[in-house]
Amino acid sequence: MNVFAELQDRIGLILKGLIDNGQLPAGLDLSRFVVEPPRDPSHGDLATNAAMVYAKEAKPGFSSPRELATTLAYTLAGDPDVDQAEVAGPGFINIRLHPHVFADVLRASLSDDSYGRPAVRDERAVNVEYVSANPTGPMHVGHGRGAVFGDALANLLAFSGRKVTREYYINDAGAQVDVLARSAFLRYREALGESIGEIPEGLYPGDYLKPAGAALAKAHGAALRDKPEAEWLPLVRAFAIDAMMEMIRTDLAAMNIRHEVFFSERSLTQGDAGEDHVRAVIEDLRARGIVYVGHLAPPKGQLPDDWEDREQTLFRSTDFGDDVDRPLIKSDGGYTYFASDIAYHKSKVDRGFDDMIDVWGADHGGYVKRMQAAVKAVSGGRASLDVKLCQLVKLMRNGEPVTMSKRAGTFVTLRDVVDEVGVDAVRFMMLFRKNDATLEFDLAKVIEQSRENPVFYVQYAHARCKSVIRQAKAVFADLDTSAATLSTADFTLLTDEGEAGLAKMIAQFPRQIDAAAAAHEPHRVAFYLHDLASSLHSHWNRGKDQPHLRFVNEERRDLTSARVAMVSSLTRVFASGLGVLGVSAPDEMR
RNA sequence: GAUCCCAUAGCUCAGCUGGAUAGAGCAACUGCCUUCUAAGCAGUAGGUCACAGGUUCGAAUCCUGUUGGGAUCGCCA
Repeated sequence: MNVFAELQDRIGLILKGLIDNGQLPAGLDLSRFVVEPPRDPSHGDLATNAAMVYAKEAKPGFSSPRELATTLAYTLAGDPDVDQAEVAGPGFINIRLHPHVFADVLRASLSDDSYGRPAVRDERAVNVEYVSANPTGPMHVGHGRGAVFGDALANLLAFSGRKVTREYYINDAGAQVDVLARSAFLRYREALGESIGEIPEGLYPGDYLKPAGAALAKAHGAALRDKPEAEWLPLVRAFAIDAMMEMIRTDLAAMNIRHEVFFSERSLTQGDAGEDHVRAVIEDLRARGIVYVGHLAPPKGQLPDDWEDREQTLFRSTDFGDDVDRPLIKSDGGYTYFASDIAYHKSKVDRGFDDMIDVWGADHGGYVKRMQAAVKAVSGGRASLDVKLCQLVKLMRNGEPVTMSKRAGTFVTLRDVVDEVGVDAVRFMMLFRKNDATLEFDLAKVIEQSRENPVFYVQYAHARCKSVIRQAKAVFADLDTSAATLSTADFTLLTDEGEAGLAKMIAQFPRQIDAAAAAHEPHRVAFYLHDLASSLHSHWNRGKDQPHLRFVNEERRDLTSARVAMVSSLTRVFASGLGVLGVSAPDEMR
């Protein structure tokens, strides 16, 4: 139950009535106005700008926004849920709802777990691709941000009804996995007892490859050692990639992140029957005139040292909104990463996804236009791709940047951070920020200074609610706190302004979910929960000076029932919201 | 040279897709624990929303330009 959406619908119907009467012109876009909580709560429960939005089109029939607003307000006042509708300022309509509406909201929130989900579900499939870290080593904190963001976004979309597939693209085809193979081979020789000395420049020096080397030694003995590279490389490469992916999967699992699909880049050029999907896409696009052979102008400004004018195979991305056409085939004859990526996204389209979201690091920002161009091209303009860029994470400790160097061994992995501060703190902190703003993550503050820490603030609010329910049961031993019974409580007893405020906040949950899902911005849920927690703590403390406001009142069983019902509703909203973020909602925090 | 992102209180950040008097937290100052968890609350102070134009009944929000910071710029991924 979303009171904002319902009022939006009703106002839409009123406008439609005016159109049918000829008082408003036909063809008005009825989705342009909004219904939102007014900035100043004394103005009412809801406000709409409808009259101002349509003032211009309403001109002949209504001479001013206020005149249209007056007509709308008059009709709205007849709605059984509306207590008062008045025109204010330049043409706002401030609406006060009957208290029974908020009682309905509380009952709805208690009835089942669907509270917060939209009434009309959009059940179309959506593919969310995130993490996709190269399988060449452990994930760092930057990967973690994309991982948490993508996971929460997937949760959010699933919560609002979408059919979500979580996908990971394994970059197992480039030169970097050959480097990985050579690095693992060195560790293999080491495991056989050879002294390998310093890891040569250009190979991965990390200790994390030692287990893979040891496992290779165990599986193959010395059999690989004296073979030429061409013979052992594919085998060692596949083995090392598996080992790295296993490590990555384990680290993701430690953050409660699980993907349904792991898609191998290599499988694009080497399908099960040896088919080459990249070539197929290129040929298809060539046949349609979207791929051609031509020259590219050198980039302006700083010219690369090794620039030479060359004829190459190009994708006509400028036809689809990109700045320049993009090469598909490298000078050595291999496919560019972009070529593979076109085939990859075509695979998503072929698998039925017209709606795709990719979560990338900010360093890939320059890649967005061409990928969107490619999606348009391979889907005939049908499919859409939204790319969410996650900005950098600045890792700090007590206000000092943590220096990271793989060579010096001071590299901090994502796993290190999770182990140090816990999953909940990592996830919440990464979501308590817009994805396109850089994030300062202070390891010390996140655990030490709990006052400064929004994670605990919100979790504490949930625990407090749970505590109230425990207290109520301690006082009224036979109090039935099941949702079914609490729904029958007398909500008209909740007359205090703090209680009303909490009910209004609860009523906003579905709206916040809607907005966050539509904008692909899970951080809005985190901020909403923080606000909700603030309202709860504030009301709670009023009970100090005014004991009659405490949730549990030993002399008033009926009142306690109604308040516990509201508190129970709060626990559900906190639990649902935190669930979307993938953060736990503890019953107590001792 | 081009593209993308960012610029809001001393610091870290929100600002609900253009609405009414711009909000939190931290830091500073003043209060509140014999009472449901003080990991909390109430209050004071702090702003030319980088700058200049434009669109609009109305702009922190949209457009153009400028400045500053970050990222990227045929064959890496």
